[in-house]
Amino acid sequence: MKRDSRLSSVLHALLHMAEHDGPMTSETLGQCLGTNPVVVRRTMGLLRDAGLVTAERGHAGGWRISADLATVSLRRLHEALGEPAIFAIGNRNENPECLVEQSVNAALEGTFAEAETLLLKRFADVTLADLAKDFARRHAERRTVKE
Amino acid sequence: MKRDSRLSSVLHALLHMAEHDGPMTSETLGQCLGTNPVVVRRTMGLLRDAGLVTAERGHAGGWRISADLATVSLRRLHEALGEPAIFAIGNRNENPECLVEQSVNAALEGTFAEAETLLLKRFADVTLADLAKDFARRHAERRTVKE
DNA sequence: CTAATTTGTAACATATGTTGTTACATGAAG
DNA sequence: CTTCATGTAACAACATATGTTACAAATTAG
Repeated sequence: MKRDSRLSSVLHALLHMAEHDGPMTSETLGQCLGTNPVVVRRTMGLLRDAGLVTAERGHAGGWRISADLATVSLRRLHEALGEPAIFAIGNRNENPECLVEQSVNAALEGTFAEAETLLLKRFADVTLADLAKDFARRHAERRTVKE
Repeated sequence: MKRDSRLSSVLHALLHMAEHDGPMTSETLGQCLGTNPVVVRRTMGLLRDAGLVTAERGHAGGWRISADLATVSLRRLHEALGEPAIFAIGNRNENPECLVEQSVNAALEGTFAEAETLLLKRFADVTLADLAKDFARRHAERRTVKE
C-alpha cells in the first residue's frame, strides 16, 4: 500500500512559506517538494478550504499562510486533508456475522483506537511554530558545524 | 491505500482451527474467511514458516495449530506476517537534504514511533487464548439471548 | 499401482488508491 | 490584450493487496 505523504508535504510547504516573504507560487513550491505544480494546487486547495492559506491569482500571486503559526497543529492539518486513514492494517470484514470474527475485530479495533487516540493527541500538541523553531535550531547548528 | 487485512484473517482462521478437532483444509478455511484457498495457503504459509502451524498434504490433510494458544500474541503473528507497515501515512522523502524537510520528518517520525511502540506493546499483551475466551463469552451471551 | 485429495508455488488478473501529467478555463496585473 | 497564476477535470502511471488459474509434489484410500 502506498503511503499518503500529503501531511508531510504540506508541512514542508508551509514552513518554506513561513520562511519566505510574500506569496509563493505552486511552481516554486513544486520545486521545493519535488513534485508537479498541479499536485501542489490540489493539496494546498484543501488547506485553503480550511482557511489556513489563501491563494491569489495573476502576477505576483501565489500561496500565503493566513493563520498564526502557533495555532496550526498537525491535528488541524490532518483534518484539513480530510482525515485520511492512519493505519495500513485493518479488518477483513467490518460487519461480520461470524462471532469468531467479531471477537477478532473487537480486539483489533480496541487496540488501534487506543493508538489513534495517542497519535491525534500528539498531533494536537505540535504546531507549525514548533517546527519552525526546530528548523531554526537545525539551521544554526549546521552553520556552526560549517564554520 | 488498501489496508492489509492479513492479521485479521489469520486470527479468524486460527480461532476457527482452535475450535475445530483435527486439521482444517485451505478450502474450508477459505469458506470461513470468504476467500480463495490459494490466498489461505499463501498467508498460512507464513505462519508455518514461523512454526505456529503445520500443514499436512493428501487425504485428511490440512492445517493444524502447533503452538500453545496462550503463547501466540498478536505481536508474534504480526512478525510472522513479515511486520507489514502499520501506518498509511508517511514522509514524502525519507532522506532529504532540505533542513526544513528534516524538521518535518523528525516531528512526524517521533510521533508515529511513539504510537507504534504503544500498538506493539498492546499486541504483545493479547494472545489467541484471550480471543478464544472472548469468543466463548460472546457465544454464551448469544445463546442466552436466544433462549 | 492408480486415483483422489491436499498443500506449494508461480504466474497472471483485478481492484483500489496515491501521485503525476495534460489540457484548458478563470481571474488578476502589467 | 498579453502574461502569469490559480482552479479543476480527465486521464496516465505506479504501487500494493487480493483474487484466480494452472500445475507440480506429496500423501492416503482403494
